[in-house]
Amino acid sequence: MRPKIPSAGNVTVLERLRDAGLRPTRQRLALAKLLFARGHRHVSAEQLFNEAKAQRVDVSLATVYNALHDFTSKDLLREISIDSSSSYFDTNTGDHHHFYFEQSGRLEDIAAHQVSIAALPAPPGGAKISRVDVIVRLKG
Amino acid sequence: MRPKIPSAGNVTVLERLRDAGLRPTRQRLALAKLLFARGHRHVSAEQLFNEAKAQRVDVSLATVYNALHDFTSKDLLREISIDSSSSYFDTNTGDHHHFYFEQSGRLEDIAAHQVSIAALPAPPGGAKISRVDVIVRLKG
DNA sequence: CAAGAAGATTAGAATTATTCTAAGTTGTTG
DNA sequence: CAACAACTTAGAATAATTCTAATCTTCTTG
Repeated sequence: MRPKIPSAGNVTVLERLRDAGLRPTRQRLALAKLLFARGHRHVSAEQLFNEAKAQRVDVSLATVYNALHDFTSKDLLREISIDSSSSYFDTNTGDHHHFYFEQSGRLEDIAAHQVSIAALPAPPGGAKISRVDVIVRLKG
Repeated sequence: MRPKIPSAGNVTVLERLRDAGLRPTRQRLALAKLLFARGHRHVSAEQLFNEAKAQRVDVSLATVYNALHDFTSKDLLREISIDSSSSYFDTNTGDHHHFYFEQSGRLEDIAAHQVSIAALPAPPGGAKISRVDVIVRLKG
């Protein structure tokens, strides 16, 4: 039995947007719900756009792109481009890595603690590391 | 003093193409020379196309794309897509990784022996690893 | 709560990287 | 050197993404 708070899902998502400094508009709320409703996901703009349509949420493709980028700049999402044909947005913004199934183009998370990078050279020119991505490409 | 073999560079490149099972056409030879003449490089199709033009090598952009893909499929090049806007071709096909300068979009090789990945989870579903890419993203 | 400004949304055009098409050219092999 | 497959090409086509400029919303603030 869940507590009977009306539209609890909405409230959470609304707070996430506000906390990030993004106006919780109708379309952002709807998209954020699709993205964050449950578990971590890897979605393309086109995919999210189609999901929205399927649920009769009326958003333009441009808005989907805008929202994805806005969310990314506020660290609610992380952008991944492995395959140059299109990019994916990952709802998991924590430290982690990826399996990439070359055949299907699917991505799967690898928890950070499952990978250990024992040595890395110092960045040239004293540059600072913004992050280290490990992509394990799979044939199957 | 180098030995006076006429167009030694050509001969090498020609052999590389033949060994790979690619017909050494005029345009492939020219492009291969630009690519492999000295040291390792990371080039985009557009870049290579411009270099060719600059040297009055008459190739169409389609041929540049064809050649890059043909070379890649024969392991003379390796394709890298980090930034979804365009992909790069790396003349270093050996085991190695990359620094990626987020500001400039530039790539720099990291020798394989400089990175040590101590642990990796088993690929799901018994898939085989085709390769592991480590990308160290740099802020500077 | 009304009004205005800042911020968001939108349809559709524009842009960019890349691939395709179909016709002409060239390298290789017998 | 003929024949054929492989290659090249200009330009059209496609796909993902961004831009434009007009219109709507949301958030102050009085």
